[in-house]
Amino acid sequence: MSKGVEWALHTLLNLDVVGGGPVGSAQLAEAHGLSPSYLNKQLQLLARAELVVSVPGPRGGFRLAKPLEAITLLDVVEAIEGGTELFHCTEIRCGGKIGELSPPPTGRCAVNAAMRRAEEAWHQALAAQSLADIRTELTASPLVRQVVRSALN
Amino acid sequence: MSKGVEWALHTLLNLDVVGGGPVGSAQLAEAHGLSPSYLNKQLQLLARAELVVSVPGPRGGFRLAKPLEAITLLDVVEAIEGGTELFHCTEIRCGGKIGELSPPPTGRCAVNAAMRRAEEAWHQALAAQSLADIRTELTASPLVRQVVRSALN
DNA sequence: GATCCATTACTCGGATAATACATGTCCGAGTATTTGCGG
DNA sequence: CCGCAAATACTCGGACATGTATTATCCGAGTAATGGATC
Repeated sequence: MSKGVEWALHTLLNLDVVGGGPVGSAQLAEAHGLSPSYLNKQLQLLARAELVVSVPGPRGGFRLAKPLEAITLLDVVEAIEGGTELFHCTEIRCGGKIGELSPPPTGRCAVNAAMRRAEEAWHQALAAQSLADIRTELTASPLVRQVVRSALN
Repeated sequence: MSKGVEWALHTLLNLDVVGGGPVGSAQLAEAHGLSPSYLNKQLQLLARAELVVSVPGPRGGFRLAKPLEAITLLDVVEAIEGGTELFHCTEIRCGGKIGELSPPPTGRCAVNAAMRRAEEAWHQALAAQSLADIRTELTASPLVRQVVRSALN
C-alpha cells in the first residue's frame, strides 16, 4: 500500500488544526520532513477527490473542503490509491487446459468472491472511521495543537 | 497485492481435486496457462509455510500437506506475501518541525491505530474462510472435478 | 530368476535478468500581491 | 492623496527521471526410476 496514504492522513489532520486559511504544500511537507513535490502530488489527488480545495497564487495553498466528520479513511485511501482493489482476479480459470476443456463459466469465480468478501470487511472498517475520530485520540492534549500551529507559522 | 495469491489459491484447489499423488509444477501451470517457473516459486513459498510438501525426483511434484479444511485464506496470503502489513507506519510524526518541537511520542500513532483496526477486520475475514468453503461453491458440479483431473493427466 | 549397481532422466531449488509501479524531482501556467505612475 | 496598470514573486499543476518490488526466466543439485550386469 502506498506511502502517500500516511502522508495524506497526517496532512489532512494538520490542515484541520490550522483552521481555514490555505497552507502551501512546502510548509505542510516541512512539518513532517517530507518531499514537498511529492506531497504536492498527493494533495492534487485529494483535490480531485474534493477532499481539499487548492488556492493558487501567493498566500495560496490547500485547505479542507469538508469538516473532518465528513471524511472517512476510505475516502482518503480511494483518493490516493485510485482503484482500491486489493485482489484483482485475472480469470485464470478461463486459460490453459482447464479453460479450454471447461464450458464458459457461468457465475463469478469462487476465489474472487471469497477475496471480495474479505475486502468488503476492510472497506466497511475504513468507512466506519472518520478523521474526526482520529483527531479525538490524537489531539487530545492542547499541546499538540499548539505545536502544529507554530510549525506551520 | 501480488498476483501469486490468485495462482496459489487455484493451484491448491486443483491439488485437492487430484488427490494425494504429487503433481509437477509444470502440469499445474499448464492447467491455467501460467508461467511454470514462476508458479514453482510460489509453490516453494507454500512449501515453506507447510501448506504443501515437495517431492523431488521423477514422478515428483507437490501435494497438499493438510486437508483444505485446515487452510484459511489468511494462511495463503501470508505464505505468498510474507508480511501482510497493508499500511506501514513510518512514524513521520517524529520527523520535520513537528517532530522536533514535540516531546517524544508516548502512545502509538493514532493514524496507525485506525488503519490497523481496518486491517484487523480484513485479517479476520480472511481467517474465517477456509479453502474447503471455496471448494464447496466452486466444485459443486462433478463436471469441474472431471475436467481438472483430465487436465492434470 | 533375483539382486545389486551404475546410469539416466526428471523434479525441485535457488540464483539471475526484465519489467511495471511507486517514489522523487523539476519546470511551466496562472494568480494575488506589490509597486510605480498618472490623475 | 487616490485609482489604475504593469511588473513581480509565489503558488499550484503536470510532465519528466530514479529506485524498488514484482514478474519472469534459467541452470544446477538431488533423487527415484530404469536398465543391465552379475550371482
